Amino acid sequence: MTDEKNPSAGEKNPGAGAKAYDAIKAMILDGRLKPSASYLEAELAEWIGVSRTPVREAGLRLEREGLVKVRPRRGLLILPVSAEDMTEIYQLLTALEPLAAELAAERGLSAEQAKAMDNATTRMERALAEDNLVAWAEGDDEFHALLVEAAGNKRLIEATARYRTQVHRARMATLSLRPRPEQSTVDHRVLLDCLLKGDAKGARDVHVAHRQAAGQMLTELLAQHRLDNL
Amino acid sequence: MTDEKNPSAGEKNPGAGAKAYDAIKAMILDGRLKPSASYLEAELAEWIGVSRTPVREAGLRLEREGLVKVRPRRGLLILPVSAEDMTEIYQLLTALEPLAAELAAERGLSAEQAKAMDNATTRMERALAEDNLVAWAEGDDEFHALLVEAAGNKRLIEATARYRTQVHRARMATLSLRPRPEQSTVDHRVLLDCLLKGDAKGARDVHVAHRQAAGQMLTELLAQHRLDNL
DNA sequence: AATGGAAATAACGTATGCATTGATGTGTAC
DNA sequence: GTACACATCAATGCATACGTTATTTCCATT
Repeated sequence: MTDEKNPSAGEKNPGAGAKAYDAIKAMILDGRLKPSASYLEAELAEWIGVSRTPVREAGLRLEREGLVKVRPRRGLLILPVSAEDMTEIYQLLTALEPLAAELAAERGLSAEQAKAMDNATTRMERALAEDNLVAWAEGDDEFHALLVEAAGNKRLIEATARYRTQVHRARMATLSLRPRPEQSTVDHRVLLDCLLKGDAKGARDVHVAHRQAAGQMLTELLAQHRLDNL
Repeated sequence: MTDEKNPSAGEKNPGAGAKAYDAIKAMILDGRLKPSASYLEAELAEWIGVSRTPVREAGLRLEREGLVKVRPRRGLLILPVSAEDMTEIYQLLTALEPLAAELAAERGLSAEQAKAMDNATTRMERALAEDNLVAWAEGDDEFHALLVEAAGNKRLIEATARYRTQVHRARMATLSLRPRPEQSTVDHRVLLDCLLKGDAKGARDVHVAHRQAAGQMLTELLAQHRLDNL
């Protein structure tokens, strides 16, 4: 027999719950579900092709992740990211990611990790030279993900991933408004050097400055452009 | 008319979902559900008096909170806290709570907050004098909760609450094994003074030392007593 | 015309039913 | 006696059905 043992659908291996979660999250992050708008469980279920049960599951999960609010009879409210959210999140990232840098430096990078981070940094440098801001942001995201992975603290990975997800839309919206991220790109290279040298204190200090600058720049940008709800 | 508008039950106001979550969480934290043991959704549902749906919801939530693991056909596995978990969590708390102390000092305490924190500190001092370790731990917990609330960062509140929940069982188990928490109690009083004076840097430094000492003491204690799974 | 109330509607929260799938136990063959 | 395969069983994951409740609309009354 072929490998299709189920007559219903073709590609639902990870389960309907994960499918609903991934679909809704993706729709929020790329803007197909608009901030401050509401969507009923039933309509989301129809769009995704599952029943209300996994949609409800996904809604509760996304609520605890800070992306939506489930309101009793009005569906899922897509939460916009406010200036206050940005402040909160950058305060946390400024505490958490320098810890990751410190731990990663103490622990040392594996050959694969070093290669991957160097790769991501190079992609950022190249993307910046080509003025490809989207590619730059992707490299930046990957670098930070690799950094916290290298720290080897699973809870730290989970927490930072959550907060980076929450600011994703604001970062994308401000990409073309912000000045070219020259210093930010250099910071990554410097940080990587510290990690390779095992300079924990240096890594921490560099990254504190990096995150503080990024947070301040973003919040100022949002205030300047009156972008209070993304 | 009286305030009972619903003829069905007497105390299910917060909903069955919350009831299941609270019940299971409480049973885990006080040990009625044993670490490394598994419990089927159906039996939990029966004990609690709800259907499987809210139990399943609670299970998923507790899984993302790090208290259980849902295993496909074997029910909810109650996760023990390992030495590695303690290390991870204290690394995070050592980064997060000093941030809270710093922010709270900058922001200043309201009269109620100051009173509540002083109250909690006094209770700890009194409990220590009376050798009532359980009361001491309760005061300690409340102090730390008040501290992060005073920082005014909602995500910080949520994150630290989660991690404190995860170490709860280990803290309780080691209460009677650890030396009398003299220094720890003094630390709280000193920290509170810094907060009242608005000394952000002092508050941060005191609390870093406080958390580092606590984390080191606990992990050493667990290693000493071979308590790898609580 | 405006306001208040009651009925209808619609959405969620919970319960239940069903099918899929891993675990378990038994029987047979080597 | 052991090992492998097949059949039975049980528990989950998902779908669906039901009851509760907020919201909305419509009508009557002022």
